[in-house]
Amino acid sequence: MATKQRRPKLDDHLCFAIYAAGHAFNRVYKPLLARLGLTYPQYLAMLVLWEEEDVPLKVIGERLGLDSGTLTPLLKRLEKLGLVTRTRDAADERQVRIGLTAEGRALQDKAADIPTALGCAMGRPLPDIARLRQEIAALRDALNAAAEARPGES
Amino acid sequence: MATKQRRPKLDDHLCFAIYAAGHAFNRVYKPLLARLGLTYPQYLAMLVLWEEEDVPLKVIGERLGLDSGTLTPLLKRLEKLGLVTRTRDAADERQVRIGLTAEGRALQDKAADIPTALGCAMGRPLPDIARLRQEIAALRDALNAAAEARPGES
DNA sequence: GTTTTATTTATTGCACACAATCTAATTTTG
DNA sequence: CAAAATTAGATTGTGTGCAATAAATAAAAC
Repeated sequence: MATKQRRPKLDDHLCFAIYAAGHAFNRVYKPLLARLGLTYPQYLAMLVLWEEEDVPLKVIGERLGLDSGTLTPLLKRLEKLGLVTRTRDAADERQVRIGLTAEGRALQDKAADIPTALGCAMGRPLPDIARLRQEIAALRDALNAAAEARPGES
Repeated sequence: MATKQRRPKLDDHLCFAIYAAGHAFNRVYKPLLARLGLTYPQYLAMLVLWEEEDVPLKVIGERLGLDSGTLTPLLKRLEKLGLVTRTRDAADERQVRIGLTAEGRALQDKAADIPTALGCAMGRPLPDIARLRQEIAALRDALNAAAEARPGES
C-alpha cells in the first residue's frame, strides 16, 4: 500500500527533483557568474576550454551534451565578449576550432572562488557530494543508453 | 593530493551531473510525451493539475518553481490544445484559475504507462530511486535557501 | 578522377526560463 | 473612505535547448 502507487504525484518523480535542482543551481550560480559576465552554459563551455584549448566545436558539444544549434550562438556571444576565438581549421575547413584569448584564459583566476561558494551553498560534506555526483552520472548514462536504444518504445 | 584540487574539471561538478541528467531525462521523455502532444514542462503542469484542478496560476508556479513569464505562454498552449481552461477568479480578479477540460482529465489515463517506462529507462531498484530523489530534493532546498539568503555573496 | 556518401557546422523555428517592466486589482494605512 | 503599498498576471527581451534543414567539405566507392 505504500508502494504500488498507480498515479505518482509530482514530488514522487526523480525527474522533477533533478529538474528543480537544476533550476536551484542556476539561481545560485547566476549572481556569481554575473560578475564574470557569463551565463551558466557559457561557464560550462569555459570550463571545457580551460581544460583544453583549441578544440573543435563538436568536441565541446560532446563534452556538454549540446548540439551546434545551441553552441553556435553561445560561442559567438563568448567571441563577442572577447573570451574565445572561432577559426576554421585549415586542414579540414568543415571544423571550427575554438580557442581562448588572453582575456579568456585570465578569467579562470577570477572564477577560482566559485567552486568554494558552491560548496558552501550545497552545505554538505565533500565525500557526500562526490558520491551523489557519481550516482547521478550513472543515472544519466542509463537514461542516455535507454534513449539511444529504444526511442519511444514503451 | 587527491582532494584539495585547485581547478575542478567539468566532470567533477555536481551541478553539471544534474544539468546533464536533466537533459538525459528530457531525451527519454520526449518520444513518450510526443504521443500525448506534450513537452516535458507541460507534462509537469498537467501532473500538478491531475493532483488538484482549478488552482491559480501562482500555485502551479510555486509547485514547479516557475514564474508567470514561463507559465503564461505554456498554459495558453495547453488551453489551445483543449486540455485546460483559464478563467479569471470572480472573487479576486487578479488571479487566473487553471482548470481541466474533460480531455485534459482523460489524458491522465493515456499517460499512465509513462512512469513505468521511465522506471525501466533508469534501470535501478525503486528504493534506490526514492533515496536518490530525497537526497536531491534536500540539495535543492539547501541551494534555494542559499540563493535566498545571500544573492551573490561569495 | 568523378560520383556518392558521410561529416561538420550553420541556420531556422518552436518552446522554455528568467529578469525587468507594466497594468490592474486588492489590501493596508492613515 | 482615499492614498499607498502589495500582489497576480501579462509582456518584452535575452539566452538557451533541440529538431529539421541546408551548405560545405572531406572521404569512400567505383
